[in-house]
Amino acid sequence: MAKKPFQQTLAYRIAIPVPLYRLFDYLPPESNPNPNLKPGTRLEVPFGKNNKIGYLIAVVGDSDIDPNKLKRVCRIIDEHPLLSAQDLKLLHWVARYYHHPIGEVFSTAFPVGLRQGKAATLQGEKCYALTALGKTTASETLKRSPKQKSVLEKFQEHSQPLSESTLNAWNSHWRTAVKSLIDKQLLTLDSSNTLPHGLGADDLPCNPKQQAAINAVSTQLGQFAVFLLEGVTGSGKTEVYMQIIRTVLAQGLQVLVLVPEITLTPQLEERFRQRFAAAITVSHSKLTDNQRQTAWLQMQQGRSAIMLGTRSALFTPCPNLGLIILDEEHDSSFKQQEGLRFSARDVAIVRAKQHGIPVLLGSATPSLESLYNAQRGRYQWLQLPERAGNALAPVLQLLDIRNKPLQEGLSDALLADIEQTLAKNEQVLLFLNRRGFAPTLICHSCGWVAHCQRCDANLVIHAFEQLLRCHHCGKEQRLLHHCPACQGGTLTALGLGTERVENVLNALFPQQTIVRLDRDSTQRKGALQNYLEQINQGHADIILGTQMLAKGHHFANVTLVAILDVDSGLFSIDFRAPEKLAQLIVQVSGRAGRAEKPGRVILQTRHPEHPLLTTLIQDGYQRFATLALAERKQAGLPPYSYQALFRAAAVDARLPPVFLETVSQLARQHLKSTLQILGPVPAPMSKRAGLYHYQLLLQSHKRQDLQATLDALLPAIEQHKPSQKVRWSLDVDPIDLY
DNA sequence: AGCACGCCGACT
DNA sequence: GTCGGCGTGCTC
Repeated sequence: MAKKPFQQTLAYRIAIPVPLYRLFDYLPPESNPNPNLKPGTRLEVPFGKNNKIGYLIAVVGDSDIDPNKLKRVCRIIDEHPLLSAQDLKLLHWVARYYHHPIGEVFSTAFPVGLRQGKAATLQGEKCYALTALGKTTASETLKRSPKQKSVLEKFQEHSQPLSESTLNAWNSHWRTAVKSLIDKQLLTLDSSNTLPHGLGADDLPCNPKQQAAINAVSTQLGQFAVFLLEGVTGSGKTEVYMQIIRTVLAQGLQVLVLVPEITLTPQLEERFRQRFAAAITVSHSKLTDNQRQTAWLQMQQGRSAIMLGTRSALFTPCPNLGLIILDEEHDSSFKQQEGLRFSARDVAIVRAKQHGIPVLLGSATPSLESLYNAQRGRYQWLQLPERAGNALAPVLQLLDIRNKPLQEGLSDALLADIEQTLAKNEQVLLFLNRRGFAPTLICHSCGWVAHCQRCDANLVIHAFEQLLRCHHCGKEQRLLHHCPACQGGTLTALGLGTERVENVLNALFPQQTIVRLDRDSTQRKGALQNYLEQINQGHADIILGTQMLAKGHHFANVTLVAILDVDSGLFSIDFRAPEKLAQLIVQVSGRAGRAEKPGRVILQTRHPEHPLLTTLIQDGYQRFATLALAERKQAGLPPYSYQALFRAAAVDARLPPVFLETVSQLARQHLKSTLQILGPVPAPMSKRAGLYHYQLLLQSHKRQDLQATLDALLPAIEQHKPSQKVRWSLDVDPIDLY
């Protein structure tokens, strides 16, 4: 069947961003048929009816395609390839491992503008530097112009050229002052293209454990190694990162620092900027496409030494990469959940291996996968068991609420604790992982329940907005007051949401300020930031919120934390639910007692003897993790096995199981003995936004067997015609089976 | 993914 | 008699 190659046709083999598992050959442009064009160069090509931006994979001498059918490249966009050989190698690995179309993999590695073919030129961000005169001039001589004085002091503190973005982050009104200082010949426009080392503020003192961690990584720079830095909240992980980064920068190398979206706050950014001045570039979803492209290019051109960014920053080309740091490595936001479903943590490790550099994973509550690797000695395990300074660890306590009266989920014992804490002028943080007023609207007479038409879910009551809202598809309707089923019935709100708890708190503590932090209250731009400032300035007594409170935000005066309903996490069908709950409890606990004041953490539960809770509270996260790993081993679940999940969805409920049954049969044809096929089964909450979701799980304790099956399976699925009727996707190493 | 081509129902 | 529904097929 193999076609004879056509002779002697110089062709460019190009990856096009379409969901197809193949490459496309083109003739070089007539004007410039460069046979030495380098892979990683962007090209514009005619594709079907339109033009598309593609990525050169190889120049070949013999195409499998009839030369008469070959179209010609319209233009070569880049003079030099934007990706290095190492970058290309990583993207090829990603495409192969995640079984994702290569053109789409390339596409996700580039910022939006470059995907669309925009020129890869850096709109030269201006840098300013002190002149010799500026270095020696005492800022006091400018005391009559305080703006200029503070700008001069800023430069003298950093003793480094400062970029526009650094100055913007510091103070939005710097331009006129800088202009005046240039006129006075104290500052000058800095055009040096050297990699800024950005040595700003001094290192902070470290305890011996921190120092040991710093030394362990610093002595292994220049070789591949994975470090798991397990440090309780407040143990000073960030300081460890920064001192290692300083060493890497001193060698003239670059550093990638990846954090979950929610952790990349202006405070963290400012902390890095103070320490590393001009050297740092930031990239996250709140920036504009242009800002992200600038950040990408600054790193790619070696003009910046540190990239502080979220998941997608992982693919930023770095000509001199020396270290990758991934903070809060257990965080599920490192897994992309649509399109190319990659794990930034796992790909970071592959990238580090390919570069021959270390990668540092940090967490207070490492994932079971990483702990397993640390226990097996594949990762070097660094521990910071002590809180920095003299901060005391919080005390965790289970509060049995069986048969106890509750006021909107608050027990009398908890209310008494809240009162005592408020009386001492300390803050209280309450955690409830459900937004809205109540999750169910039920008819008291006939039992009718408000249900989403498009999903297998109840509508959530949002009393303040007078809405019923589906938290799965976003559909909204006006809040009903009369039962539509039996007409006369009284409608009752069942269950608890943050809004409802806020109401009762306002009634019980009318003199206190209550701040509610959830997706609804923080939608407005900058709202979260304002609330956080309000809290930290002490203008809040009780803070009530969802998941979003668990990470990153430090509340120094909070001494009492309560999780109102810990039980909802105890009985889930998801085998990772216990791990997630334990991580959540520990992370939430980290919000308490950060200063000298000891913190208390109360978990309201109807299952005070549940082994997950008792183990976690009496013996800590590590002991919990050891037991949880033993259970995973017993059940043959990850990390003791490898999984790949096919998902399929369609408006017609009959189609997805039929499609997945075909996938299952195709998989059976390539069956390795270790491979298990589970399903197809309806996904949890099968109907979502009007689509019926099903899934098929492939599992094996040998990664190669799973990969070999997928290798054979995907081309077969692509050939299979009816598969085009369903939306399907493949998730290698899924983290939730949802 | 787009975007054509291609045959069967309600309309200027 | 046409406009347009989305089924099917292709993209070098």
